[in-house]
Amino acid sequence: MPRSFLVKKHFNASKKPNYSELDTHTVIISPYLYESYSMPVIPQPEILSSGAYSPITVWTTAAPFHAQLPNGLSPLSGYSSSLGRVSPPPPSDTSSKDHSGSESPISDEEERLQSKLSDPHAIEAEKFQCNLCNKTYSTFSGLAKHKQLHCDAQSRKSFSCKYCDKEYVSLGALKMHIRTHTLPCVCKICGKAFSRPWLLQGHIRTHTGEKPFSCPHCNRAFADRSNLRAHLQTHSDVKKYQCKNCSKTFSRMSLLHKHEESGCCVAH
DNA sequence: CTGGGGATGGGGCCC
DNA sequence: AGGGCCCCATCCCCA
Repeated sequence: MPRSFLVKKHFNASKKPNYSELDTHTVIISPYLYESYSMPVIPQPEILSSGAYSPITVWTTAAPFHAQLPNGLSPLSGYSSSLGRVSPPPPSDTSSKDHSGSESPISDEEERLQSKLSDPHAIEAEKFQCNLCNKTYSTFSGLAKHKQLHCDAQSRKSFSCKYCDKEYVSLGALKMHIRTHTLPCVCKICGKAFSRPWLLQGHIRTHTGEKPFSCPHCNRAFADRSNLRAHLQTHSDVKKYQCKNCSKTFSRMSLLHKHEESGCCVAH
């Protein structure tokens, strides 16, 4: 299961990038000097999408994945983070504002009823309006609860990648992602490019033969810590990944997946 | 076919 | 905020 919860993946991310199609924001790192190499160039702001630096960028345009908002929520067309009293509706905005409320497990009527029951001022006319969906509430607390449950959660900033459809919740995450497109770290030996310096370092070990990660159980050594970790599983009697059906264990998830795809699970 | 090694991608965490 | 490292995941290849 991917660890990421910040980004939706829309393509087979496993394939190696086509380096010839990528930008040339590169830093050549001498493989023999990488203990003192300079850092990769940070991509210029203009490579970011138009919304990337907007302080209040909401789920704006009709990118296909916007249709996948949780619980069928619609993209929002504007947002102000402040809670406020009734204000005139946004001028001539004909985009979707039809938040029927049917997406919520707690209906709006229930929210309002709860607000009225819990707030002594609830008997007043409804005068607190959500500036996102124009729903009105008789109490501030009712409005605040509504926004917390429904609107604010949808309207957090998003930072879009110019090169693909991915969106991120922070600019830093976006910048990191953009490096996977620009691949600023280039191996001086073979010209292969990587998104991060330490990826290049690992790659350089394939040229130098350096294997700093040794197995304590045998005399094998590895250039990559993850590969040592996978190797350590082979020394373990109880493998980490177990088939739910036949209880057979495997040292790697990929082996378990192969096992499952081979038909074990359907045979039971 | 299976198991394992090699290589790489990428988000999260920590400083 | 950004760099470096950690960890997980996955693909390819080979024995």
